Amino acid sequence: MTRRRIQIKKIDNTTARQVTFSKRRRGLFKKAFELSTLCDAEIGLMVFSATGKLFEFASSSMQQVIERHNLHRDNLGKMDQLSLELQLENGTSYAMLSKEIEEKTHELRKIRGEELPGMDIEELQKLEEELEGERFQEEITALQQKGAQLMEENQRLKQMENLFSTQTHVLEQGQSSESITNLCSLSDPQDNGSSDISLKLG
Amino acid sequence: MTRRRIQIKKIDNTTARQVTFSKRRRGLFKKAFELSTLCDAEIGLMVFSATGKLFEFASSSMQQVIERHNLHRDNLGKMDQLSLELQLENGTSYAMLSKEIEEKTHELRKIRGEELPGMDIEELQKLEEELEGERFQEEITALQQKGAQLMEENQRLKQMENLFSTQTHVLEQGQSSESITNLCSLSDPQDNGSSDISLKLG
DNA sequence: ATCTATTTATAACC
DNA sequence: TGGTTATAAATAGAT
Repeated sequence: MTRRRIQIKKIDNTTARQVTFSKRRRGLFKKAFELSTLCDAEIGLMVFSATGKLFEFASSSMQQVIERHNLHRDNLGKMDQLSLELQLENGTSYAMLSKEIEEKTHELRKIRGEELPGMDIEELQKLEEELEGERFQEEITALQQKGAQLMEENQRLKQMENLFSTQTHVLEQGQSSESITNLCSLSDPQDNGSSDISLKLG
Repeated sequence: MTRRRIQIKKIDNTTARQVTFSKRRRGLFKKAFELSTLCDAEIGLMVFSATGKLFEFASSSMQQVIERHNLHRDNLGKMDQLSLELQLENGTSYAMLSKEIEEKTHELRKIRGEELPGMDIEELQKLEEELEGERFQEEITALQQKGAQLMEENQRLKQMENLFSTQTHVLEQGQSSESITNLCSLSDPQDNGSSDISLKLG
């Protein structure tokens, strides 16, 4: 699409194919992110490379998107079976039917063992045991520590965002991401994710 | 991106948003198709419009892609990156405690339908009810919610890193950013709760 | 990994 | 929706 237009068919040369995969994958994920953001759409994108590596993006979480997809599929299937009745009957709300269908679908999947085998009950029992126990204070302390760690990581990640957005600018002038990244001994404390650039590099 | 560059944030005007959705959706699907064809990648793409309509593309079949994704998920018995850090950095006892909390947080998220929506919600709620009356429960719940929020945000942030990082092989699978993160020393972990992120894309 | 000549994608209008 | 056009982005080929 640039130096020369290419045919959309499998690229024979392995190296070229991998390079193209990397480049286009990044583009695709960026586009997916932009669409979900701009248009408030829920998006799930799964990409398996030819070598089997998984790359994924989800505007919410992949499990959530998959579940929603399954619901759609199941509901449509039911609709096919009952379409006339459903469409003509106002008595039963669609919402209630959907709920019912969802429940039954769920039961079915359980029976067919399509969900993580045995996980649910096992984990439930485990949860129960844990919750029945004591040590609440211990938990609170631990949770506070956990929260602090998470906040710390959040902080780090936010700063990474600033870094990346800054990189984009700087990179256009020819620096490598590595050299810039390594300069990241920051001190800029104020997190304002909304400002364009909050780190001065170079 | 054309007559004028736009910010990547939700488009306010409903009409404009729908127009953009249609146009960009086409572009996204085209790119997905091209990537799967050119590079022999297996791709699944699910898009729910703001109005709930489903659009999907799969190089094979969506069910197949989802199953492959689930396999990946199960095989990689992955622990949260943060817990891993804690285990490595701290003493065993704290590490174990962290692991326990990790699991509970995990369960809690399930309860809220954030991970496996529709799963035994009633049973879990019942469990929760049993705990009522415990004086610390309230505090624990609050902390867990806070933790869940932070983890969600973390996930979001990591995902964005994936979009921009050139070190995808390190960052993929949400394993997070150790190589990059470690290059950054951070500052005050104040978190106002909701981060207002505005990224410069492209 | 970077550069850049081209092809694509697309925002603003109709 | 479905075109047109001026620009912004993506990217194939080369380095």
